[in-house]
Amino acid sequence: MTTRAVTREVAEHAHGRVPRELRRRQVLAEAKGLFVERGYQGASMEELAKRMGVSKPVVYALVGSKEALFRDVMAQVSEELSLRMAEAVAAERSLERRLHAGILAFLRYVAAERRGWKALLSMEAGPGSEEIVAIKRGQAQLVAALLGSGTGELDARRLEALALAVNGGVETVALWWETQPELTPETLAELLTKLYAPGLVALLGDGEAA
Amino acid sequence: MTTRAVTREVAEHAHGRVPRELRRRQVLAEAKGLFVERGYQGASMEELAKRMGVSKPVVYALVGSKEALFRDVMAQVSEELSLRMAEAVAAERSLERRLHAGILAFLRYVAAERRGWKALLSMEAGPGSEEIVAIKRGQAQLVAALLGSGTGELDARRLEALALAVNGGVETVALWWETQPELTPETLAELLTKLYAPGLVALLGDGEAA
DNA sequence: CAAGTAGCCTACCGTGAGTAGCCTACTGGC
DNA sequence: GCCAGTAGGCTACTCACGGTAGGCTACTTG
Repeated sequence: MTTRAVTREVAEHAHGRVPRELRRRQVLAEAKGLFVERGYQGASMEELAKRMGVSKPVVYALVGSKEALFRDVMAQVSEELSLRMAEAVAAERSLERRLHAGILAFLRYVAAERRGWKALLSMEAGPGSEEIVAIKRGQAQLVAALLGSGTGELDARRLEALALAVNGGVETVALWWETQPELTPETLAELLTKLYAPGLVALLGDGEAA
Repeated sequence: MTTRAVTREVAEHAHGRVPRELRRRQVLAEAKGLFVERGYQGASMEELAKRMGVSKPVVYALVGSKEALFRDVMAQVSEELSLRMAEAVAAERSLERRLHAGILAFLRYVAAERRGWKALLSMEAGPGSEEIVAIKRGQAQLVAALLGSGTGELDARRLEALALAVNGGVETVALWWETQPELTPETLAELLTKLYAPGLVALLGDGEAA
């Protein structure tokens, strides 16, 4: 939602000429909003350009293609999310508490823009989905690191599989959550922690190496 | 892959005139293959028609729209998958063994057409994705039934959330599995069972009500 | 004060979803 | 036997949208 700020910044320039870097930020901000509203397919580059008060080639000069744009938006969102989760997890020691903190941070982030996540998560971008898969793998690797910092009893591949399972499960629940507005993030985080923690502790140790 | 059979059946008709019901089965069979090969976006209705040796309006008369077609294909696949899982699970008693059997059945089904699942699973179909979500919910409800047949200690909503978490996690791992061909379904099923079973047993009981 | 270039725009192309309108062969009542 | 009525198809379009070609202005720099 930095859209507002960027828009104002853009407006300060004369003749509608705006430096490349700022324009790029504007595209990303506006594109995120558009994807959230309309979904990937529903969002048209034409409308994006129009919202920015600019013509299509300007957009294309900055982002290359619709798929690349979507990937960039996703990467940005994913990065912010990762940051929040890392912060939340850093404060905790035991595997169970870390897990709970991570899930809660994720759910809270999602809760802030429910509709948005539905659009962003449940989306593949055609041939370019390879890169989306890569982003998801990156997130999983973060989770793997959070989990695995305890003891390394499992090979990396299994650890990654576990991380993916946790990630995918939480994402799926988050998607469905949209239809269950009464559920609080705390309730869900607790439930999911109870689902995952026992198995993870058995497989990985509880992280209280000491 | 009944494509072969349907094609032969179609060929038996004179003048290329084929009864509606058969044509419809042909469309679904051929469409599944096409979506699997090219993905949703990459598949064109033109090519689908050409493969069937027919013109576009014929296809549209039978399926309405590309999204509806995709939804129908997904529903069919989902139904077959559910059947296999139900069979596998029916033979087992304890929650842990049922879980293991279900996951294994899922993974084996997926293994049979790896590339296919990548295309089908990781896909949203634009505005119609609502219906895909509905299908996934249906699958989750099946899983919920499989899980919940033990004891009913949790309310239905939490049970559904757990089923979604398991489903989503297994699906995500299955998607990633494509890049890890050395892993056997058995290995993965065991790992995932170890992840989920302890938590589920703690939350639901072990199903050995006796 | 040229020459270069950064930022834009109008006008177009190609592809692919979906449709209008017409044709043809089989059916069933008279 | 003949003439609807209709089921199954086809050609030839429209329209929306991703992406691009080529040209115009205004600011910078030697």
